[in-house]
Parts: sequence; structure tokens; C-alpha cells
Amino acid sequence: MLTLQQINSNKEAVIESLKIRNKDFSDIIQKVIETDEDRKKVQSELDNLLAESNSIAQKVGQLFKEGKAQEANEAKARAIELKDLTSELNESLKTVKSELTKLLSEIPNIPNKLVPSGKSDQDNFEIRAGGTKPELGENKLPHWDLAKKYDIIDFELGNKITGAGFPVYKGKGAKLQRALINFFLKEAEKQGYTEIMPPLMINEDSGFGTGQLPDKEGQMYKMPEDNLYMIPTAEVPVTNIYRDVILSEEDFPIKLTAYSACFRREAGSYGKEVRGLNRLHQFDKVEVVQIQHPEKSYQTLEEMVKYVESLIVKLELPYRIVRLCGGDLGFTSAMTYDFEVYSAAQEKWLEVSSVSNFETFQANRLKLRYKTKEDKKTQLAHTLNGSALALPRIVAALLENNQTKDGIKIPKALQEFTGFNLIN
RNA sequence: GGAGAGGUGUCCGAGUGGUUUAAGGAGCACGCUUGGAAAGCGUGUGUAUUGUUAAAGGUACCGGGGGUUCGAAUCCCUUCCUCUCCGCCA
Repeated sequence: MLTLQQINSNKEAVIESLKIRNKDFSDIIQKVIETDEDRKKVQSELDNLLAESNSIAQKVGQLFKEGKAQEANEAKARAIELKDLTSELNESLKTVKSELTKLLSEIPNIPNKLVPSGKSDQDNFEIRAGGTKPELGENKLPHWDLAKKYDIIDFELGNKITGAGFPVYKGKGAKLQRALINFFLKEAEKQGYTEIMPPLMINEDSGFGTGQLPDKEGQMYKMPEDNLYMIPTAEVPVTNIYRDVILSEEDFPIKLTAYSACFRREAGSYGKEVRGLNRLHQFDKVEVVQIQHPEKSYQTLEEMVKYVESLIVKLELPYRIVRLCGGDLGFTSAMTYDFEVYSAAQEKWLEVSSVSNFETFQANRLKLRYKTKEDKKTQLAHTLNGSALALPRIVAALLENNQTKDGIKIPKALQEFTGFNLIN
């Protein structure tokens, strides 16, 4: 959520910046400002009545103590009158506050100035690309066929046990998963990230903190009996470690990494898009999260981009990095880089990572703040995160790009983790 | 799942209806003292919101939500969490 301060003090600039998302928010922002005015009015009125009522209560106590029951009872009359007034005002305060929250939660994050304009992923701005697309022969196979040929991933078995989108990894397929997870965690550790193993279910407060709730409720699996949700990404439990926390400036940067299974309902997906490993209900991912001083967060974003890039380079996959345009930018993000690897048999670019700076947008919901050294004021911190990396599409590209007539070659960097260099 | 005990500020800890505007202690910050330090003494010490040039001041917050009362940390309801015992269990 944006803060009222952001909106009140820079109304025009906020409206202008949001235009890059191809939508006009001027009406809703105007409404926010008016509703906030109402809120202030109601609140100060209520506060005055409460102040009066407090002082009467104190006086009544005093009078009773002195044995002046008569006077005490007289004072009560006004207090009872005040009670009705305050409870009424309290109701309207609640109403106006929830109205305000509702309005605020409809406004997305303000895009960074570098975010290019555009409507869809067609308009994303390519930052750079690397690696080389392999030359595969005529009998190249897509990864779902390779998975079957070498018996390493069984999609039908997953259907039987759970349903579509829950594949079963077998033998070298399972080992490859584990190797990738270990490789990613090890690289993250080298970069100074502290490893976290988080809960895979979260409560409502956590879902709200990182912005999944209430808007994206349909995206998560829910356990209604216990009012918990399966995590769609480790970002949620890991970032929520710092919900309701006040840091000091020396604590920055906070660097955390976590492997977790991720669960997504992906309602409405169909067809070619979901074939094989392209889109799953359960998948594995290593996430990196940073909490940073506002002045350093963009420097950190670039650092994270370089880090994710280095992983893909080590896996020897052809890739490109794009900066998302306004139309494609996520609701909570101020700036996002997407990473795509080329999957040579499908002849498709697959998104394998998304690295974002949320600035104070999540921190405001999380109440994640820090105290400045100088004047000891509390201010919102910046949060960032990125996939490093999501496994299934990496696996798809590895299988397809490295297929040979002898089997599938494992990239060098991964071999110490797999313990083999060929799937055959 | 059953029975019981708890949840108070940065920490420890008192507080079962009215100067609690949360005692006391520790920690921390600043000042005094000192050649310097320790001890000692003094002052201050949360979050949010409102207000103001700035302040003073107001309001809310004693796990969360609701209620009783002129008045709630304190009484009632509800919910979450922690601990002890029992049951079940990888």
C-alpha cells in the first residue's frame, strides 16, 4: 500500500507516475484525500469527546472517594450522554477507516522512473542477453518426451496421486531437483545470504503483509478449517519474518535465502502453456530476499540482477533479461526484471526469475521500519526479492538444450551436486 | 483432543474496578561528579494518530477481537499463543 503521506504530499506526482500503468487513478486518489479529511474530522471530534469523558470519569472517582455521592451522580449524567455520542462516532470512524483502507488497497505501487511505458510483455525493455541457442537436430524432443524417455519425471503418476500439475520426479530426475536446490543455496550462501527454512503454510496476516491477500486470494490453496494458506512462494513467510519489526540502520542489508516448495492454483490456465513443466501447481524454488535502506535499494536491485544472471550463466543456458514495462509490472512492484531462458525444443522463452524492488509498498503493510541514526525517527524500509531460481523451467531448458543422442548432458557447475554428468 | 496455569513497556517484574498519567528494578542515552574510569547522583527513555513553524497538549494501545461500567491491565464472552499433566503420534 502507498502511504497517506505519499499521496497527500505528492498528489499530482503520484497520479502522473501511475499513468505508466496505463490507467488513470486520479479519481480514486482524489477520493482517498477526501476520505482522509473525513477521517481526521471524525477522529478529532471523537478524541475531544473522549478527553471530556475521561476527565469526568476521573472526577467521579474523586467525588466518590470524598463521599460526595450526590455530585458524583450528577457528573455521571453528562458522561452517559457522551457515551452515546462517542459510540456513534466510533462507528463512523470505523466505517471511514475501512473505506480508506479499501481505497488505498486498490492503488498499485508507483513505478520507478526507469520503468518503460507499454501495454504488455511485448513492450518490455530488453536489458541484455547471453548464452547461445544450441543447434539441435531434426529429432529434437520437448522435455515432456525426454522426461518419459529417460523415466525421470512422471506426469501421469502425479495425476493419479494428486492431479494435474503435480509431477513425480524419479531417479536422476529427483536427484537433479535436489542438485539444483543445493547448487542455488550454496551460491546464495557465497553471496552472504542467510538460509531460512520457512513454514509452507501461512496465516492471513502474513498473506496481507506481502500483498497476496486480499487481492490474490484465488491464487493460493486454502485450508479453511485452520484458516491457513499454502505458500505461493517463500517470499511470503521469509519477508514476514520482519513484519512488525523496527530495525536500526546498522542492520541493513538483511539478506535471506530460502528453498521451498511453492503452491499455486493457477486457475484459468490451459493448453500448451501448461504442458509438461511449463506451469505447475507445485514446484520448487529458491528465493532471495533483501531488506534494505531506501537510499540503497536500487543499488541492491542491480546487485540481485547480476547475481541471478550469474546462476543462469553457470548453468550455460541462453537467456535474456527484460525490465518490465508499466503494463506488465506487478501490482506491488516499483521495478521488476524478468529473466527468461530459451528452451530449444519448444522454441520458447520461459520465465525463470523475477527480481523486484517493492520500495515501501510491502513495508507499509508489514509495518517494517527502521530508526534513523540521526533523529531517531521511524521510517519504512525497502523490501526486494527475486527467484534464484525457479526449478521447473530451468529443468525444461536443461533437458531440451542439452539433449544428445547419448543422453542429456549435465552442465559442469552442477555435476558436483548431481554426482553424474549424463542422464541416459 | 482433554484438564490446569499463564500472556503487562527494550528486558525482568508489580498490579483483581477510580491520583496507574502502568510501581520497582535492569538496560540504554544525556548530564553532574572524576586526572581518567567505575560507583554515586540527576534527567530522559515505546508505537500510532492528531496538533504545531517547532512545541505543549489530546486520543488509542497491557496477545487479538467484542462486551459490562461514569471509569477496565483488572470483571465477562470469544479467539490466538506459551507452559505443565494426560491422550494420540512421525
